[in-house]
Amino acid sequence: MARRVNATAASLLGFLHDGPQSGYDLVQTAEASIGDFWSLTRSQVYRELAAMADAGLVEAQEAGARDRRAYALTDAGRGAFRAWLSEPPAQEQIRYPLLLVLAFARHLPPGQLAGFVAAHRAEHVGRLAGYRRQRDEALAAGARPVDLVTLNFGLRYEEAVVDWFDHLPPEVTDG
Amino acid sequence: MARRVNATAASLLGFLHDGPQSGYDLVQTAEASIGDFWSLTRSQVYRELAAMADAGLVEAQEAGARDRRAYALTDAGRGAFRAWLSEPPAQEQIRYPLLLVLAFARHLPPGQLAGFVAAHRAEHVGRLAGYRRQRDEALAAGARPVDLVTLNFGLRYEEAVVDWFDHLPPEVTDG
DNA sequence: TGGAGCATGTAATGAGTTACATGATTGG
DNA sequence: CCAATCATGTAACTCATTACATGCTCCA
Repeated sequence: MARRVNATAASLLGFLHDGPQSGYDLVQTAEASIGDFWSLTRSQVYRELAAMADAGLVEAQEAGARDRRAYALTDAGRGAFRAWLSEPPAQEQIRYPLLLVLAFARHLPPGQLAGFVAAHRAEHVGRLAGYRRQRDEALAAGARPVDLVTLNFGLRYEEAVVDWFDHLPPEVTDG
Repeated sequence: MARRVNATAASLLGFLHDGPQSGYDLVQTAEASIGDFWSLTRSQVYRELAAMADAGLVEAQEAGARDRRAYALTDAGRGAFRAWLSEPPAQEQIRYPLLLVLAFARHLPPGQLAGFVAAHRAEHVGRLAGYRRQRDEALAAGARPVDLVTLNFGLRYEEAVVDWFDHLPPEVTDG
C-alpha cells in the first residue's frame, strides 16, 4: 500500500516535515522554495494529498474555514519520503518550444523569428537579474555555499542561455 | 475542426513536409532531429496522428506490412503548421529531480548525495562530449552557423551544468 | 524451421494544466 | 453593507509514460 511516491508528492512530504500545512499553503511553500526548477499546480497538490491520505502517508486534520484542512505527516509518510530520497534521481528534462521553432526555421517567413527571439532573450535577462539579486541578498544574510546550490544552478543556466542568445547568427536575430 | 495543434503534433506536421511517414518513422526522425530538447514517445505520436487524421490535417495512406501506414500532409495540415509557427513560443520548462534532492539535502544521511551527484556529472560530461563531436562533424561538413543554433544551445547548456557540478561545495560532493 | 530479436502499434495509467465554483474578507 | 478581491478547492481535460501485444525477419 505504501506506494512509491513521485517527485512532486515527495516534495510535499518534505515540506510537511516543518509542520502541517493545507494544500494552499503547500503550493505557496513549494512555489517559493522549488518553483524555479519544479513547477506544480494547486490541482496536483490536492490530488497528491488526497492520494497520500488514502495511502496513509499523511493525515488530514479537522477542517477549518471554507474546508481548509491541514495535512500532517505520518510515520509512513516520513518513511516514503526517505525512500524517495534514497533512489537515484532521474535525469532532468527540458522542453524548449523556441528551439523547436528554430529547428523548423526554414519554414518560417523571414523576419518572423526576430521578435520571438528578442522576447525570450528579455525574459531570460530578467530572470538572470532576479537570481543575481537573490544571491546577493542571501550572501549578505550570511548564507553558506551549500544553501546556494540550487540558486547557483539557475544562475549558471541563465548566464549560459543569455550568452547563447548573444551569439545567435543574424539570420535569426534580424528581421 | 482545425483545432490548434500542440507543439508535439506541430513537429510531426513539420517533418511530414519532407514526405509521408509512418508513426514509427516519425519517432525516429524526431528523436534524431529534436530529441535533445523535445522528448516524445511512440504512443504520443500515434495519438497525435490519429487525432490529426480526424481533424483532416493528415491523411492516412493504405496500410503496408503489419498495419504500417504512412501519413501524408494535407493542405489543412500545412495551414495548421504555419499557424503554430506564427504563435509566440512558450517559455521552456525544466524539471530537475536532482535539484529537488539537493533542496531537501538536510533530510539526507551524509554521504548519500555524493554518488548521485557523481553519476549525474558523468552523464552531463558524456553529453557534452557528444555535442562537441557533433559540432565538429557538422563544421567539417560545411554547416552554416544557422544550422548549429540548437546544437549550440545544448553545448552551452551542458558546459554550464558541468561547470556548476565542478563548483559544488564539498558537503555535496564528498561522501 | 523455429525462436530471438526487431518493428509496429494499442491500451492502461499517471502526471500536469485549464477552467470552474464558491466561501471569506475587507475597503469604500 | 455590498462589490471587488483573495483564498481554497474540485472537475474536466490534455499530455506523457509504461506496459502490453503481435507480426515480421533472419540467421543458427
